[in-house]
Amino acid sequence: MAYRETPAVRARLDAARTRLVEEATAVVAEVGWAGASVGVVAAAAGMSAGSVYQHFPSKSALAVEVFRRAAGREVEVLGAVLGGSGGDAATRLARGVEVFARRALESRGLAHALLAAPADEAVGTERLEFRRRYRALFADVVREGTEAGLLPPQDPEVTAAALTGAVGEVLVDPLAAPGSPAAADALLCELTALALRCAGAPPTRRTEPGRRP
Amino acid sequence: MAYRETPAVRARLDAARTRLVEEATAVVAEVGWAGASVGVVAAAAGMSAGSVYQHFPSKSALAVEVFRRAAGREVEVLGAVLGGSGGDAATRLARGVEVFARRALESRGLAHALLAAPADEAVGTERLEFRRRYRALFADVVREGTEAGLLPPQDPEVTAAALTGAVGEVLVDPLAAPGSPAAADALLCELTALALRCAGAPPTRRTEPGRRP
DNA sequence: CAAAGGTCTGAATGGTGGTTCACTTCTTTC
DNA sequence: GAAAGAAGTGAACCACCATTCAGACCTTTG
Repeated sequence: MAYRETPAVRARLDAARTRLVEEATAVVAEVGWAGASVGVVAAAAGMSAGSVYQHFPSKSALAVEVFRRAAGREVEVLGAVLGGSGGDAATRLARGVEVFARRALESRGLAHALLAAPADEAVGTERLEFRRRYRALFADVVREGTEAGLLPPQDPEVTAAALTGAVGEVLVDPLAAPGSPAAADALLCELTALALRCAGAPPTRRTEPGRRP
Repeated sequence: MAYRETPAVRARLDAARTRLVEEATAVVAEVGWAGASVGVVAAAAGMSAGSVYQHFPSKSALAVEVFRRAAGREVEVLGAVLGGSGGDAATRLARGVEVFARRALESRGLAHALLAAPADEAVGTERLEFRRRYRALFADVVREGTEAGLLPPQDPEVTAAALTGAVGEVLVDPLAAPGSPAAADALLCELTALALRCAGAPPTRRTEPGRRP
């Protein structure tokens, strides 16, 4: 025996793998799944096409990891807002939609990749799961609201699906690209108001979503 | 000179072209855009792969025509319901959503192809336009409602986008496949109620969507 | 430093599927 | 029926990637 993996080597490999995933994410956000060939992604990460296969068994596996990382972060953030203790169900719902939308607006490319861009089958499956989780988060809050009598009776799953669909639709359409920060704020405002109406929350005046105290 | 196209020939050619488009639509509804290769589609239409190119300059062009035909029909139907004279804006809105959703439920494959299935770039562009038209139809009704004071102030475009997104999201997810006709009716009911809440219509009791007098 | 066992490369391989084209098979006209 | 043109065919062509692999290059150990 004359060679064993040393911590330094392990670290270098891990770093390379991480870099690969990160650069692949950037490429996907930029040009979509279709344009992210193994060659392009490898070049972006500063390695050869062949080397990709030392980190992942296939392009699909890499794509799935890229998706999971990015989507997982989003679910986590949304979960924290919706599940937190910042006000009643309706308030958290509004804040959740705002966060969802704001993050998507801030990186439209990634949002598009996660929500809508054509992708291969493996990523498509992953996407369904992702939407399901998003929906479950929204549905929980809606359910809480109806049980507390704050929201009218409704199927929480349908409402939750509508919320993700609505935000996705508004954001993904290139027409909806707000030119100015003010326009973005207005859009967020409309979206939160819409979300509250969707869930049937009574139309009271609420804090402006974009305001910072 | 010794040959000129005769009406009979023209008719045969047109019929072949129509058949090609129709069969291609069926194939796409069945297996999605990805699975609809030129060979498969040609076989379904009873012609050879080469013959497809006598009717269309490229596969993309055929795909676009398939999309336009199917989507155009949907837009037309929805437009008739929303723009018709059957009640106030809110009622027509609810009926429009119901029609949209019912038709999608009745041919899920096609709905999926039109709304969500991965497609090549040309079809993707067409899809954006299609959604835009859908949105414009809904937006008009919402605008009418707000101007009549029936609906609260809101950005009609955002509400309209939400409606298409919501219906799409609910319908396209395989989980939402209703097993029984009763479940489908319940889903439609939830959807119309949701749509009315989305637009901010006052929560009065309305006619059951599925009822026939 | 030499041996052993990695990592890394990039050209070759292979599968897929749109597109073309030389050829066959009609249709029409004279 | 023969010539003039289409229409129709399907095998061959080609572009495009994902994937592999033989060899080059590194790192570690004794």
